[in-house]
Formats: sequence, structure tokens, C-alpha cells
Amino acid sequence: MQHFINVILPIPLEKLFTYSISESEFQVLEAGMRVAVPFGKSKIYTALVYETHITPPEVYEAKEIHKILDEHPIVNQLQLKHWRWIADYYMCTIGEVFRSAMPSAFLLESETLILRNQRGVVDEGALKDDEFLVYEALQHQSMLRVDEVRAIVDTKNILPILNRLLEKNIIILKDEIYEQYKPKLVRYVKLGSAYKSEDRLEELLNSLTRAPKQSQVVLSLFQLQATDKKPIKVTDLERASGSSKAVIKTLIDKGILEEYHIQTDRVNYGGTTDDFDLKTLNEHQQKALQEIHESFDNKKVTLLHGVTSSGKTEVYVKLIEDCINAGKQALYLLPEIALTTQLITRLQDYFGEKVSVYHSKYSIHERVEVWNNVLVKKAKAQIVLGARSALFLPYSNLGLIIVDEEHEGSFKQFDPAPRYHARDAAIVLATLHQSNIILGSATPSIESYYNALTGKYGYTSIDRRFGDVLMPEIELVDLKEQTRKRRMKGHFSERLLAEITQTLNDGEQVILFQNRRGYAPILECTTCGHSPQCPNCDVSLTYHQFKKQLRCHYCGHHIALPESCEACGSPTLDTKGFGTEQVEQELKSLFPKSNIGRMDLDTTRGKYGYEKIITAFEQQELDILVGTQMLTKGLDFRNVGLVGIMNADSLLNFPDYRAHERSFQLLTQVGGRAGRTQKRGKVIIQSYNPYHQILKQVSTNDYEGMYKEQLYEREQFLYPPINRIIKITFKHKNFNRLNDAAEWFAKSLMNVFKAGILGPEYPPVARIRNQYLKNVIIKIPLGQPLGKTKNSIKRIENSFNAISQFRSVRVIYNVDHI
DNA sequence: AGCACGCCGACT
DNA sequence: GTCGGCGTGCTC
Repeated sequence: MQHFINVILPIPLEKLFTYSISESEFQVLEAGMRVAVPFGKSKIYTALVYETHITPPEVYEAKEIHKILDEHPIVNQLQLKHWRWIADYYMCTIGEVFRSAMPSAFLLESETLILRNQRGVVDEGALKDDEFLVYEALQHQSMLRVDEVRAIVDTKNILPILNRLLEKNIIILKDEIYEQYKPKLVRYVKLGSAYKSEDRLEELLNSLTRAPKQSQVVLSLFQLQATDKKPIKVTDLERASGSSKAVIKTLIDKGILEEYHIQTDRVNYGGTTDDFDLKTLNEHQQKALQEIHESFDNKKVTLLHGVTSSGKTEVYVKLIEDCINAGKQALYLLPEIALTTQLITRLQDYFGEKVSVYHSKYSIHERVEVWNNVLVKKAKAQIVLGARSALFLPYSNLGLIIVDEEHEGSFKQFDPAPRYHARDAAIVLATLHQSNIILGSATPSIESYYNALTGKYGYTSIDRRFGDVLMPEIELVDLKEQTRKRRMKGHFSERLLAEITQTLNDGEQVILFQNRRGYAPILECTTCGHSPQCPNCDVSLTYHQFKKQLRCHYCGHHIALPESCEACGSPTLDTKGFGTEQVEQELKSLFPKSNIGRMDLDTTRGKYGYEKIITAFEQQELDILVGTQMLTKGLDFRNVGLVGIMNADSLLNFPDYRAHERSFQLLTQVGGRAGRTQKRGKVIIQSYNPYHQILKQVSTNDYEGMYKEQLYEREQFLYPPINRIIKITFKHKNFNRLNDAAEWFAKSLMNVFKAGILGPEYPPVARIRNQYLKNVIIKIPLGQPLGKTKNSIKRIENSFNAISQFRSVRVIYNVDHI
């Protein structure tokens, strides 16, 4: 009998692929195990077994698999179901979900290597120039990768060259897949087995009298062994003997010492364990906890609406405790930017080494380890704290999911597919596991609050700050008036300056928020009005003073700062608008005695990027911190007396239906950083439009009012939560073709759906990396069956792809686009 | 998505 | 003449 497997490949193709396997492989293979399979002419991919069966494919001959990569499944059935749901709901392929769900180290691809053919006889004179270059390179390096060859000969298509070299027997090709994950090994040493007996030992020491360093090492080894029976690390021996790696190596080479390796975990928690000093909950938290339990009993998703600094974390901790006591796994999801050491240590203080952390700044190795720990249900991975990708770990018995900062837009993945919303995917995951799930926020999203009010979610709130600290006092400053009266110093109003001075004098810290990085978004010639544009994108280049550069924030293109206008040649260049860099600079001249820090994408690169800045601010080495929305989340600073919003208008004037909701959330969250101890904090919001409804609602803490008004608008314009939306983006480098394609697609949608089709429209940035963009938005009434709607859309896409000029236009679906 | 194949323009 | 562009079709 023949045996087969259907596998998921990590590529955007809808179908599963069938490979043939042997009888014995059939005995071993199970769904959820990885196999390496040949695909296409020469590639080898990592695929995941979806099912095994004995039905031969009818219209083609199945290829054989290359290799089995796992002994046991590393993905379970619940995950496969979850992936299927994500692929269906977010209109992508299961292969794309597979690709983004696994740590990249699990997905090896083959790479073609070019090696010297040792048996060939080379007639150097018969080689062409480029062939000779490759030949020469192989004299120095035993093998080359394809893109290295490309760099050497400096042409795109190197295949003809390689083929000629192959024919002349100069090179051979080899396809290699390599395991990217390497367990971390620690080197240990012990005395060589030849020297175990007493007399041999004495002999040894005598022989080393002329090598004092070496004998010192041997003596240190004895001392270490005497004090501690544990294995001795090479690094420890090095330190104890005060000698070098080289000396130890010599001893190893001589056979006097033997080295060996023990595998260790990268993800270890170094702190003390079982150090449970959970603050007792206050009455408000207690009440919330009670209500959450009741809501959980009704099997409901529960929304916890607690004002900033109300102590939601303590409530979560209680819930986690219950969950792990019941022997189940707990998942705590946070937006990437809120995953700070502050929170991690706090949780580790409660739960010790039961907490694992999983997010993008972790190395691929660390991620594999967390994956494996969750898979085998290790105690140290019973609680996972992570960003949205932590949703994909191989849980087998989740008892609790917490989605904190539930309103955060960054829970929605934007660029590669699957464009999923982690909050919503978490709800589905909770259903699959029959697990409890709680959404928490100080400013719930309109959707979630709507779901709570309509009874779909359970709801509970905490409207007092922990320790009864007062909500900050919020003051609006009219920039129009201040400018007219010439009361501005740079971008600071008199009021803001006075408050900053006052706060600093009181020995408290200041946070200033400006939601734009760089120095100024636009450089403009005051003579002719020209401003430098990105050659690849339809945006002005942002001026970064620190590097004296103009940069594009979309494609990364950058040029040196021009000294005169490129259009008219006059040196009258001026900046328009302002970013964090400029705020920082102005502050430095206004408050020369204060220490000023800046926190934005440019200053927080690298694994410990933000850690440094946050710690410096925490320890009050910095008096003022300027930053973008990064500083709105999850930071808990004790001593902040004042939060200043440099310009609220840039938020409010954002061109989409969520701008107001987002502004309210952002401003409330930043404001919440002020006054977390007994003294009441202060927030100053500068705006050209201080009578804006949203600003008023922020300043009076009127979430209800904001919700009602926004809901009314969404009802009027048929936006979520009243309707669902799917955004379709069309992308192509040819402007006219893109327009025709988008127009055709929109018309077809119109024919099918009759109403609710918006566009095609150009997005605010209509060209990125030389690709033109156009959007169509489909509004789907809640009653309309989603599956059928998506099928109709897919059918239209099929006809679309049948038109040859449209085929090359990328179609990107974004379901529930934020 | 990649990648090969095949057909056309513009240059060593 | 070839190189390299791009459109087209296929991948078990």
C-alpha cells in the first residue's frame, strides 16, 4: 500500500501539498511534525504535516519527502484549528499563518552552495572574465552562496555563468539546509581520566613545575572540586586560576584536562523564587475580581475597564494564581511597546520562574526554547507573557488569557499576512481551549465597550486609582491665542514653560509627548516653496538634525542635508512642523541645567534600547523625557509631576474614522503617567483647537461621552462596530494599470454588493517604494454572513486574475482594518 | 511567494 | 549577435 501526507508549506498558496512516504515513515509521522520536502525545481522547504493518508493523488505523481525533522509533533491539533480560523477569517492562506506562527528557526529553507570541483582540470585561459572571478573566489573560500556570487560578478542573473562553470567541471552545486537552532552549550572541564590515581597526579604536578601557569590551573581545579562537588565551568576555572583560555586549552590538548559540554537553557530567571508578597486588593479591585469570576462562570469574554493606575495588574495576578493552581497555562498578552522590564520583573516577583517571556526582541534561539518549554508543559513556561505572536505557542491547556491594553491598535498585525487582530484571535483561541479570557484597558476600544454594553461580553470597572490617588488635573492651552499674543518660546507656551519650571523646582519629573520623531517632518525653501521629496515614495523627507540627514520614514531612503534649495538654489531653507528631536533641542536651551532624554524609534534601537532610557528616567538621572507614543504604555514612574502634550492637533487631524477614538486613548494614557503617588499630577495639552470635543472629553475624563459620540458617528457612516470593514489594497508600480485594476475590482464589487463600497481612493501616501497604492473599503452589515461575503470577494479576485493586465497587481486583504 | 521559461528591446 | 527586461505558468 502507498502512503501519503498532506503538508502545509510556508507560502501564500491556498492548497495543501501531497507527498509520498514509505511504510516506516507512515508509522512515525503524525500531524504537527515537520518534514523537509523538495518543492519546485530545486528548493527544499520546511513543511508541516497536516494529515497522513493512503489515497494517491489522481492527476500527478507525488514526490517523496526529503527528511523527517521532528520526533514528536511540535504543533498540536488545537493550533491547527486556530490557524485554519485565522486563515479563513483574515483571508490569507494557512501557509502564511504557519510561516508567521513558528519561530523562524523552525522554518529552514535550502540554499544552493557553490563548491570547487576538485576533480576538474582547469584551463584558466579558457575562462571568461566573470567565470574567472568566481573561480578565483573559490581559491580563497571553500564555498560560496548564491548572493555572494552575485556580488562578485555584479550581475543579477548568475545562472548562465554557473551553468558554464558546471559544464567545464570547475564547480559543483550542493543544496544545503541547516538547522538554525543550536542548543546553548556550556563548557565544563575535569581532570583527564589518565590522571585519576594519586601517584599519576603527583607525577603530573612534578612535570608541570616548569609551567607555573599550567600548574596553577590544575591546583585551582582541585580547590574548586574540593569546595563544590558540582561540575566546573571553564569560565569559572579561568576566573579562579587567574589564567587565560589559552593555558586551559593547552592543558586540554595535552590530555591533562578533559572538556565536555552540558546543554543549558537560555531562558532562565535569575531572581529569587516563591517570594509572594502580593499586595492585598483594595475594595474596588476585590469587587472587580468578584464580578470577573461571575462573568467567567457564564463563559463570557470579560472586559475590565479600569482607569490608569487603578491596579489592574494586581487583579490579573490573582486570576493567574487561580489559573496555575488549577494546573493550567496562562497567557498574558500585551502590545509590544508595553512589554517592559518593569512589568516582567513585577510578574517574576510574584511567580518566580514560572514566567516565560516571548516577543520580537528575543533571539530566535530564545524563542525556540520558550516554544519547546510550552510544548512539553514545563513548569517554567506555565505563564507566558508576550506580544501578539505569543498567541501561537503550542499551548495544550490554557486556563486564562489576559489581553491587556486591549484598545491598542498594534495588536492588529499590519504587514505581512496574516493580518490578524491578536485580541480577536485570542478570543477564538480561548474558545478552543474553553479557557477564560479577560480584556483590560483604561480606555476600551469602541468595539469592546459596545460588545460589553450589548451583553456579548461581561463587564466590570474600577474607577478609582490605587491608593485613591487623584486623577491628574488637565489643562488645555490655546496655541492660536498664545501665538497671536507672541507668548510662544519655540513650541512651548508660557503656561507649559511655567509648569515645567515649577515641576522641576518641586524636584519632580516631566514627560513631554510629541507624536512625531525626527527634527522636522518637512524642509521647505522659503524662496520657492520647494521641499525635498523621497524619490521612491510620495512623501516629503523628514529632517533629522542629529545625523544632518533627510530621511524617508517609509523606505529608509536618506540623503545628506542640502545646503541650498535643489530647485532654485537659494540657501533659504526652513523647517515646517516639528518632531521629538526639535523639542529636545529647544528644551536644552530653555533648561540648560536639566538632564533631558528622548525616547523614540531612533533612540531605542537594539535589544536593550528602551531599558536604558527607562531606567535612567526611573532613577531620576533624567529630569525631562521627550518621546513619541512609546512612552504611553505600561510605564510606571513614581515621580512624574507633569505631562505635556506638545501638539494635540496632529493626532486629531489624522484622516481616518478612528482618529478621535485614538486621540482620546492616547491622551488619556499619556496623561495617566502623571501623579502616580499621593500628589495630584498635572497634564497640559497644547492645541490650536482647544475647544475640540475630544480634548474636552479627555480633560473631564468623559469616556462615556466620547463613546456615545463616536458610536453615533460610526452609526451614521456605517463603520465598526455597526458594520464590519474589509480594506482591499491594490499595489503596482505602474500608475495607470493600478488605477484600471482598482476601478475594475471596485465596479465588480458594486455589482455584487450594490452598496457599501468605498473608493478606490489613494491613501495619504499614495506611493511607497515605487509602488502605487489604492484602497477600496467594503462595509459589511453585521447581519450579512461573512463567509459568503468573503467567497464573493474571492470569486471576483479569480475573475480579476483572469485578466492578463491585472494579474501582476497585488491584492491585499485587510479584514477589520484598523 | 519563488522560480524557470520564453519572448522582446538595447547594448558590450 | 547576447544580456537582461518582464509576462506567464507552475509548484505535490
